[in-house]
Amino acid sequence: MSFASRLQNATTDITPGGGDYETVRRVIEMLTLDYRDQPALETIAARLGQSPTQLQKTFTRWAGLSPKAFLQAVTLDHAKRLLGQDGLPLLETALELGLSGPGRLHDLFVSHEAMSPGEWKAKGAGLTIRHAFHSSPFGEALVMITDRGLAGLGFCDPGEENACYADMASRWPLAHFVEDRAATGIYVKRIFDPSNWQAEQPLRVVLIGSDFQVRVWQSLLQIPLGRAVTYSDIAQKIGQPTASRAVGAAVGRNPISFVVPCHRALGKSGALTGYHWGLTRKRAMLGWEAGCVG
DNA sequence: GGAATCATGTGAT
DNA sequence: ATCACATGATTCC
Repeated sequence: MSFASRLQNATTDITPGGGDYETVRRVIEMLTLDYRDQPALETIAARLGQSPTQLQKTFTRWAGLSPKAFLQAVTLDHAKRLLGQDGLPLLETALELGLSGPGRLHDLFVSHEAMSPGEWKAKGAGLTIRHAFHSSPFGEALVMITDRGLAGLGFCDPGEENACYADMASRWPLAHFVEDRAATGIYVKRIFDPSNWQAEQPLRVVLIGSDFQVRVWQSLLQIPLGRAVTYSDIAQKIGQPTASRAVGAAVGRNPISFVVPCHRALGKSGALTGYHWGLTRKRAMLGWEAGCVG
């Protein structure tokens, strides 16, 4: 199966109520809980009240990945491999690949611009932000856009929408918020539907944050698919080698999850260390991407 | 392998 | 000023 058709399949559950991610989420949680005694596929399926065949089908639809391959993709070993082939060059290989040209997420090219420092300090005053929730391969996705491009993308599980919205909206407290499902829907199609990739201009993204944060987010955009970097790598890259912890904080404040691939930032040990929208979702994104590079 | 401890930069209060 | 962090290295078990 080709990359594109895999993702085509992966996005069939974008339709409302499509619940593949719910299954994936529960599998990851089981694995994380019982990581000591690696549960067999049969055990996991049984606990979900499903047959291994059903589980197989779900994973193939979701990421073009067998459950077994997915299980492997969420281990510490795999994470270490993402950081650098056998620990050789990480900063150089991973970041250099992305250094030229615009950032990209999979095959979707992303052009980014930063708001001026003044606009950031204004906390969104005078800015109109249109927003809505949509189903996505990683749960419910809250999309926020300005007339200059995508400004926010957050995720949550069904039922948590209010908290998710409050979280996102508080980042630009003085902005004017308008629900606009049609407008955000266009972006959702662009982001999660590969058939809309590279057809038009790059996806426009607008980074609203402090100078330091924007520099961190821009370096995230340079991490290629199937690679990962450490927080200290990014610190090096932006010329502040001792600021790895500050980098972590800035990564955590990334307002455009997934499109700005903050899930590709890991701890030096390969540990996932954290994710604003839940470690389970970070694992899911990395596992899903493993299916893309196969 | 952890757990405790320290140095560390940024952003919010 | 002070505090909370999606860190990392070191030093103990």
